[in-house]
Amino acid sequence: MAGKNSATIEDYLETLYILQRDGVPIVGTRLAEILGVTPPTVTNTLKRMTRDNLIASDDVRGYVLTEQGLETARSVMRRHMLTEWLLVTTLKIPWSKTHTEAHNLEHTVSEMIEKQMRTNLGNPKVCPHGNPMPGFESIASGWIPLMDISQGEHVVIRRIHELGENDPDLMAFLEENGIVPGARVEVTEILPFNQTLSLKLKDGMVSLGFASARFIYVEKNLRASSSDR
Amino acid sequence: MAGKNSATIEDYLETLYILQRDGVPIVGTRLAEILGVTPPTVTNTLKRMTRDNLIASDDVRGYVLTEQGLETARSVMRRHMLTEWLLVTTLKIPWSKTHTEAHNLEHTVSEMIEKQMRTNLGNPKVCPHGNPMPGFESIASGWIPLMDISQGEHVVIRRIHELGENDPDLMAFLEENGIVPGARVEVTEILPFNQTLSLKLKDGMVSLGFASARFIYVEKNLRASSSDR
DNA sequence: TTTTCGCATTAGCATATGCTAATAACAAAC
DNA sequence: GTTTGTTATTAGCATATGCTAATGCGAAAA
Repeated sequence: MAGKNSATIEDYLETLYILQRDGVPIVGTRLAEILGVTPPTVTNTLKRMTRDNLIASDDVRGYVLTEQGLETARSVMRRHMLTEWLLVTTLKIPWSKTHTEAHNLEHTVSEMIEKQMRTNLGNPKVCPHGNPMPGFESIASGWIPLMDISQGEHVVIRRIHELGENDPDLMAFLEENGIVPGARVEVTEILPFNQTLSLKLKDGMVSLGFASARFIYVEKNLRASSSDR
Repeated sequence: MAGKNSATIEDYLETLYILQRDGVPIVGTRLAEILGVTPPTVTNTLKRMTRDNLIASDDVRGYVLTEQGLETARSVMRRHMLTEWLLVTTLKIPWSKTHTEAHNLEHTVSEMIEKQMRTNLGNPKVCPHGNPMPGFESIASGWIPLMDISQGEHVVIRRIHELGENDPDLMAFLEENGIVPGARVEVTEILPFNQTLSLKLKDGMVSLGFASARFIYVEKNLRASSSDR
């Protein structure tokens, strides 16, 4: 059923899935930026995807994934996230690099491999960066944007949003500084004029630009425990 | 160094590498058959590969891999074989299916992943089907074509040649019947008129067509042990 | 109202992969 | 020596992916 799409199409489906899931309107120019292509290319590709019944143009909501597109997108997301776990767990690839590597590999992961990964990796509900697998979105419902936390609050890092994972420098920076799911941090300072906030971690302080912080979600109420995978 | 070749080109390199390694003359039509494309497509692609310095047309020997082509081909072979081990060991993918799956995945395995696979899988010298990794060809030098074994001899299966791995039906048949590296068999009967030979395994008899047998290599002298991986 | 900005789309092109049909080239068989 | 069979190559086409340049277009700003 979800089988013969090119890597390009699967990349589009992934992005569309994330935007649609988050309720972000799907604007061609935005897609072009995220996917690293020019707007005419996006127009072109979206046209093919419409022809192939992966998306539909809704006059009100703009582009929408069709049932088929949604199903395939979910499949790609699962394969991506499971591959990330395989890389981080079995092959000890650094956490900050798994996204990029998995992004390349995901397109050639068969259903058989997906199934074996799932069972061998313990049915994870989130990816190594805390993003929920399709069908487990509710796990993230209690997590709050770090940007919404007030000075002085103690929180646990839960998630680096998919759109942040695309930046290898950001990911390396976060890993280096221990800003990874499960880390306990205190927001010690917020400087709006400076567009930064300061985090106190067990190993020291980090100044985080809003540009980075906006991808991070945290858990506030430490008593309400949430399974990590 | 070995970085930006398409999956198509890597497939060609793999095949060329195997043929060249085995001293088989490189004939376009043959490539077309193995790669599942038409001869004009082969002409076309080989032209691009020549342009890109991966192969050279030697008037005497026909096509030859250049230094660069050889290096890339070796890299693809390593990634392919390591991926097979990962699939069979970590993900428990059936032995007969790992070739096909790895063939899809190999093209997006980075050097980092290759390195991690190698160390985490114990530096294998052969693939799960017994084919030597580039640089370890000598391990296979004592292995003899099953076709050269006489009736009544007892041998150990060591290798299913790469060109046989392309046939999923053959591989499934071999796995089902326990004709895998390490298996001890006796050649009980050879019927040239019938183009078959019979093998006695610990679990029973198998009639193997010459078409299948020609891909199988065995070890005769059981005293001279050889490491299995 | 006119200009400007952001976004979408068209037109025109390029490359890698493939295909079919036709032709060339050459060796082996008759 | 002509036929037959195998192989290689050309010509002509198609599709997916991308790009740049130019155009269209609606909303916001001046």
